[in-house]
Amino acid sequence: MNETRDRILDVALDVLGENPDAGMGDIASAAGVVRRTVYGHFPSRLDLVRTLTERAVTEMTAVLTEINASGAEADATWVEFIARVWPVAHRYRVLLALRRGEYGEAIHGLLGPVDELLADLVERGQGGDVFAQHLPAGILSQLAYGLVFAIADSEASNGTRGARAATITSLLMLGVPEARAIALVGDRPTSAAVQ
Amino acid sequence: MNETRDRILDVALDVLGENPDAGMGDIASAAGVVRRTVYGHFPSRLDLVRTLTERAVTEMTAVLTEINASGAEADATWVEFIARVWPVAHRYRVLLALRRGEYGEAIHGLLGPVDELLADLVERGQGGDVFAQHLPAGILSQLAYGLVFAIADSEASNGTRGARAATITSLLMLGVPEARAIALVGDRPTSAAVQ
DNA sequence: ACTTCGTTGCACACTGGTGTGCAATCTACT
DNA sequence: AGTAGATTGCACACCAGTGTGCAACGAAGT
Repeated sequence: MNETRDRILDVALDVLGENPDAGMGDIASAAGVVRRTVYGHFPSRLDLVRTLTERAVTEMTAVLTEINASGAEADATWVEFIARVWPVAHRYRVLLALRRGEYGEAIHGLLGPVDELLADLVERGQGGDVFAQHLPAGILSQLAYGLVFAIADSEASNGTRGARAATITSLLMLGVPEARAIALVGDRPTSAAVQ
Repeated sequence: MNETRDRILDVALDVLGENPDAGMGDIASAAGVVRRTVYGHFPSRLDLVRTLTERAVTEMTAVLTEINASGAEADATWVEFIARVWPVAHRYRVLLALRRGEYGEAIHGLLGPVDELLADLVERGQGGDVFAQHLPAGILSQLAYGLVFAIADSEASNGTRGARAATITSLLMLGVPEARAIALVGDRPTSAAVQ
C-alpha cells in the first residue's frame, strides 16, 4: 500500500549516501517518481531525513539492547554489535555526514539514544579494564563507531573483509591488544567463513 | 599591503570551521568587510577555499618531509608529526569536512601530496612490524589522521590534553601496543609538561 | 591639489533548490 | 460504469547564495 513511500525511503538512503546534498528532485527521479509525489509523502526535506534517521535509530537500538542483555564481556559485546550492524552500516553511513550541516541539530537529537547505549557499553569496558581509559567514555565511543562508519564508507568494504577490518581497527582503538582483538573476531563464525 | 586579504583568509578558516556551508557574505562580515571586497580578492568561492587548502598543504608537507628525514622509527615519527601538526589541526579541521561536498574533487586533489607522505610513513611502519597490517597503508593512514582531526574537532581538545589523547588514540589504532604508545608520548617534553 | 588603489554600497542577473496549488490522469476496487 | 486514492505535469512564489558592473568614497603617497 505504501509501497511508493517505502521505495522513496530506500532510494533516498542510497542517493543521500552518495551525495548528502542531493535534492528532492534527485531522490524523486532515482525512485522513478515525480518530485511532487515525494512531497505528497514527506511535506518537507527535513521530514524525509528525520524518518530515515528514526528508522536507523530503531534498528540500532534494538540490536544494541538485545546484545547488551547477554551479559558478555564489553569487548565481545562490541564485536557482536559491529557484526550485527555492519550489513546496514554502509547504507546508514549518510547519517554521519548528515550530522553536520543543515539538519545537524535534529539528527543529533534523534541519535541520542544510540549514543547513550554505546557510551554505556564503553564505560563498562573501561571499568573492567578491557578498554583504554585515556579518553572519557562518551568521546571514545563516538570515535569508535565513527571509525566503523568511516571504514564502511571507504570502499574497503568489499564483502565481509570490511567487517573484519572495521572490527579489528575499532577494537585496537578502544585499547584492546592486537592478539585479543584477533582472537575475538577469529571466534566469530562470520569471519571464520572468510577465505 | 595584503593585510585585508590575509585577514579574510584567517577569518574564513574560522567561519568555515564552524560551518563549512557558510557563504561569502558570512565570511565577509566576520572579517569586518563587505561581500564585494571578498570577491575583489577571490574571484570565486572556490578560489578562496583552494587558497586555504594550498596553505594547509604547504604547512603540513613541510613538517612531514622534515620529520621523515630524521630517520626515526615510524611510530616515533608519527608522534612527532602529530605534536607538530596539532597546533594547527583544529584550525584546518575544515578540510576534512570540505573534502566531501561541492569542492570535494578539488580539495581532494590538493591534499594528494599529504596523503602520499602519510601513506608512505604508515607503510614503512607496517614493513618494520611497528604498525598493524590488517588494512592497506593507504586506508589506514587516512583513518588515522582523520581520527586526529576528529579529536581536534570534538572539543576534548582543551589545551595539550587533546594532543596527548589524539596521539595515543591514533597510535593504538595503528596497532601500537598501549604500553609502547604511552612510553612514546611520555618521552615527549610537550606531554611531560601536562599536569 | 592630484592620483592611485582598495574599499564601499547598490543594483542587477542568474542559478538551483524548496514547497504549494490545481487540474488532469491513471489504477484498483466494487 | 463509478468512485476513491495515488500519481502526474505544470505553473507559481519564494528564498538564499553567487558573481558582476559601476559610481562614489577615503586614505596614502607624490
